Amino acid sequence: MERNRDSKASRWDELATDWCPVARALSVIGDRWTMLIVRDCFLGKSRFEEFQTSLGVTRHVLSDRLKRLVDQGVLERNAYSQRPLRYEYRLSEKGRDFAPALVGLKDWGKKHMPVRKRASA
Amino acid sequence: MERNRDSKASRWDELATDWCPVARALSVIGDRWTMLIVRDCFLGKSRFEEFQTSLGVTRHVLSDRLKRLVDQGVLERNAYSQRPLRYEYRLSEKGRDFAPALVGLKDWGKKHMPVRKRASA
DNA sequence: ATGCTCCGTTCAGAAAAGGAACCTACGCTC
DNA sequence: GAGCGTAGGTTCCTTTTCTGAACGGAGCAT
Repeated sequence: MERNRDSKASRWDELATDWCPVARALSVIGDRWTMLIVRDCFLGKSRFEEFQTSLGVTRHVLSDRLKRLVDQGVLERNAYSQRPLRYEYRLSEKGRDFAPALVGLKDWGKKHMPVRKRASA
Repeated sequence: MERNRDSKASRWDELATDWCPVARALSVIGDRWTMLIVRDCFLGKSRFEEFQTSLGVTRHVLSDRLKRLVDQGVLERNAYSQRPLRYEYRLSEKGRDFAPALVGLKDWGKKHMPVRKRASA
């Protein structure tokens, strides 16, 4: 399979050249799952099955997002086993630099999204 | 019209009760357009047409996202005109508190997503 | 009364996500 | 050496969401 992710230029790719750095950031990680994958990486997860179990995302989407993240240089894919040839996904420099943004989200979530089921009526 | 946005419990709503504050934050603003709407609010935009023009999002989705943001208390909807009865959307306290996260994204985008068309081969 | 603006809603078609099964390659056991 | 388990995907089909464009309605301006 060659990469089909730059042939289909969706709305995301338009964001990549937006004047606004927030929009450009979102063009890479502004997806429903992508930011959670990155979060999992910060929590030490690195393997396909780990992400899949942790997030409950479909394997199809996970596969796509991981490819995209590697493509964008946020994650690095390294073989951790040669014989069965298995890969792990680790944060790159670029990925690790995402920490402050993630902390910002975490703080906001902590403060404004307490864990409750939405005040019933 | 009653609100149909809490009758359809999608994956987003599952995130709302996640143990992780990042996930909970994303359940509100982790959408393709929502964060950009909030950004526009920080930039002083407040009206439907302004968002629509600025983002190029479909009116349908914009309408939905604004409702959701108001519903979640991130934006406040106030009538700025009684006679034609028009509303504007302004950041609430909760919304303004989102600034640090947005700055985090902005910094990351600025540093890691320079404006270029992806180094041609 | 006709057109203009603002703020939406509705509808059909396209794109993306979900769910489950399947595949490959290895290693382990019997 | 057949069958089982595991890791990392891919394929297929259904359901959900998004897009694009048109329509509506309520006021104003002419």
